[in-house]
Amino acid sequence: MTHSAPMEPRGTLNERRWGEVLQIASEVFGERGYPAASLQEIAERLGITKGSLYYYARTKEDLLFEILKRAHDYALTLIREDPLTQRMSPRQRLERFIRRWMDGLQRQQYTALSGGPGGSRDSWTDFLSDDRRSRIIGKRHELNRYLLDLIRNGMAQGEFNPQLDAQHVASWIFILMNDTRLWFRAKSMSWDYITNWYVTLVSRGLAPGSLDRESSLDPSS
Amino acid sequence: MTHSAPMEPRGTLNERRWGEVLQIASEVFGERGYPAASLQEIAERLGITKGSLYYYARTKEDLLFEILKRAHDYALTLIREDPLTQRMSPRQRLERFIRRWMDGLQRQQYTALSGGPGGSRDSWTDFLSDDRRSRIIGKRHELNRYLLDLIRNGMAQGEFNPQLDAQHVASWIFILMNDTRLWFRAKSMSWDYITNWYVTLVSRGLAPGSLDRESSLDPSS
Amino acid sequence: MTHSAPMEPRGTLNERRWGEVLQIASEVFGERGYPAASLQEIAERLGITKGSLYYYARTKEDLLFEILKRAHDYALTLIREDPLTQRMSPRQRLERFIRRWMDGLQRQQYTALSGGPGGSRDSWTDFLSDDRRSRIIGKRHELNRYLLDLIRNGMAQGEFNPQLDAQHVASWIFILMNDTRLWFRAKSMSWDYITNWYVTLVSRGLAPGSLDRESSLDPSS
Amino acid sequence: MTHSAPMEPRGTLNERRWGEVLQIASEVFGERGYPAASLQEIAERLGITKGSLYYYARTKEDLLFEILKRAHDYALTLIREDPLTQRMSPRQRLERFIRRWMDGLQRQQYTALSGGPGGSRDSWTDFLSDDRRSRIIGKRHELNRYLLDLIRNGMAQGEFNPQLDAQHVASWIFILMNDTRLWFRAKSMSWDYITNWYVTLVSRGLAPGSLDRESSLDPSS
DNA sequence: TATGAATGAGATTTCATTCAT
DNA sequence: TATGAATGAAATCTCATTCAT
Repeated sequence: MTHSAPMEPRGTLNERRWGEVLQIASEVFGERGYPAASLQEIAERLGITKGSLYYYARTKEDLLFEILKRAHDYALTLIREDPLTQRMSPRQRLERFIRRWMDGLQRQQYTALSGGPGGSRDSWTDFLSDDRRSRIIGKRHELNRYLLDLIRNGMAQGEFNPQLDAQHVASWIFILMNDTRLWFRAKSMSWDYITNWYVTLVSRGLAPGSLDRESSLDPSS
Repeated sequence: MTHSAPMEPRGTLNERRWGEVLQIASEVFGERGYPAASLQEIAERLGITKGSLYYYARTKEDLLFEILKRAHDYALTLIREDPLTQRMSPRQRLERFIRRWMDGLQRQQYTALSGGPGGSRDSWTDFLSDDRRSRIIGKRHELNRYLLDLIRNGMAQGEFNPQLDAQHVASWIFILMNDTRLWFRAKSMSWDYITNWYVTLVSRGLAPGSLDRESSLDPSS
Repeated sequence: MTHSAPMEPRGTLNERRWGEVLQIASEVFGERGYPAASLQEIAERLGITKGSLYYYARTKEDLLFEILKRAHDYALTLIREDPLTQRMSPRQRLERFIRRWMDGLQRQQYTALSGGPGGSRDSWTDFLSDDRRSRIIGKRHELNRYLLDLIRNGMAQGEFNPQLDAQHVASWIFILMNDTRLWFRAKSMSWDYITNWYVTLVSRGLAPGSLDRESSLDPSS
Repeated sequence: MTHSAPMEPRGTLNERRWGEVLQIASEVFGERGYPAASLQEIAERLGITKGSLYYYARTKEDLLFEILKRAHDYALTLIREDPLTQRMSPRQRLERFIRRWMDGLQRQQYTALSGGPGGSRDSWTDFLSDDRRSRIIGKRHELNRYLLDLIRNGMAQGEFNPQLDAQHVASWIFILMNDTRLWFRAKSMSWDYITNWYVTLVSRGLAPGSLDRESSLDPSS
């Protein structure tokens, strides 16, 4: 059809209800994965009918996009450093970033969907249109850039092991943190404990010193 | 008897072709996720029609189950230690396990589906019937048990930091390794390099010594 | 979604059945108009279920496009002149064209949908995607071009009234002929009779001589 | 009585606003066709919400019916002849009718919907209830009757070719005129020019004299 | 072994319509 | 007069599955 551009559904004007819709949708997406999540189930949990969802979002993809947009915009607020932090060493800034990110993960609303780069399987952006996907990917690049620069700085200043591949390390750190929600259950240990463990792990993992080599397994050694 | 009990897919008679089918299916499952993977696409890649696929597998779930079974059975071969290794210290056995597992990951056929516990999201077993799921989960427990025991031994013997939660560490190590396929591209670095980096990371991460605490951020320190 | 291009449904390989499907679809489109035509009704008339239509065409638009493509390709065969006709005067060629086109209209399969330019309301191409629409419009331009050139030639050679707007006349002639199917019922008069009447009408309408002017109504004249 | 009989839309109380609503509705119907026209779009163009539209019209069909009624009532004013015209010959009365109708077409408000018989496809009355449809069809018959009588008179008096089918000619003349809006663009030619061309065309087309026959194509002639 | 032709259940979309406020 | 929030029916689309050949 040649015809004119339709506007946003009116439901998005009521910010509170719109937020509830996105909240529920993100939960269902998180539990079932995007393709297996049904609008039927989202509608049921909201206490409305399938057709009524149309008042809020024209398509299933609209829901996903809006959730991802919000999650990423929120994530972008986590890479901003206060003036004090800006003056610290890369090692300290990295530690602070890990703590900010973990704290953000815990607080954020659309907690079910990963808000950062690295994306464990079922990478949500696969289900967006080209246009929308690149808008989200753009935000991811920005997040990645922050961590990448931090690590490179640390290497240049001798705080981090320069033998490592900076991009690889950055991806690993994001995955390490974001995957937490996939297995974390508050019973056996606290979020703070995990955060401390990550800080230690990253700190030790990036410390200068040569990598273990295959030869270390050599019985002759 | 004339009434037909559910029988094995007939395709299993031709082991070679059956293997090809599972290979292709695992690729499509890996690329799209289980719900979004269509039998149409699997058939197309095999060069046959949708209907023909039913000669090999009676349901879509059959394909998934068979792939998971094979992947886990293969994984179980990776936790067997040769006599030499059995006599080594936990630290050395852990290093050897990481190398065996990473080597296995690279070699295994159904490379797209995680063959171990830890299950980053889209946990494949979600899509199996209860019966089949518990058969796979059983194998997972066995894999997990191996690593868990190894880590506990190391802690008891003072090689690993006893402050850590052994189960958590075990899960983390599996996730660390299995997620590799999600981002690994052979261009920028070799599989061996990654393996060495994991060995180092795990080795340093588990080494005795207290965790970094929030107070380390205290500017007064 | 990023994913791969799906192929044509298999049903299109059976040319005979595929033709029947298009035939029925064109009838329903013709009777109801495109938006009001339901796949349900098309399927019913074919004696299959709604879902089965997918075996032949992936979308409703696919049906429309294929029908329009065929109707236009057929129409393009009608503007080809045999060697004898090519040597005739524009006036004679125009008469022959009208007879060929009217004959074609009567014979063509997807008779319900206009196969030429001019398009009375509910212009079918409105319902196609941009890409497909321009492919059909391209064929329309070719048809239009033929008649336009014919008329201009006739004007240049003094056979037709040069005061007329050639494009307007061409559109009018196409509409005149294509609209026939909208009201023609074989009872009261024959297709041949209509054809003769059109030939006469066009012939007299294009003949040189000044147009009637408002002043002709002036009682003083 | 407490049970509510179907009543006129309340909006009819404010005649001005009601007219605007019908105006916009007729535009949207004209652009999209009745089934594809959405109340959403009509409401948007009116600057109100979908729900508000129901203050004016209780159903979508109400809008269509009211528009058709007005368009036909207006058309009926165009077949009234002033005393001077009544005394003219059929040929002159026909010319005057064409000029009145074309003038009316240009002036009328609900310009998008054909206000006369002959109905090029997507015949609007198809979408009305039986009752309403016959009310509109009644008006159409009256319009048709006027032109039919005029033509028959002319034939009886030897001004028009008696070989022609009067009803067919009447339909053709209505279609000729009403279709104008489907392709008319003010750029390349004026409405007056078109009108003159129609007068000429009809005048020549109806003039006595035998129709062209197939034999005229005979090369031997 | 394989295919062609179909089914039917469920998913997403669309939209005229309702109604309390 | 108008709106916001819904509904429900019907339409399109998707796809695992069946089965005669």
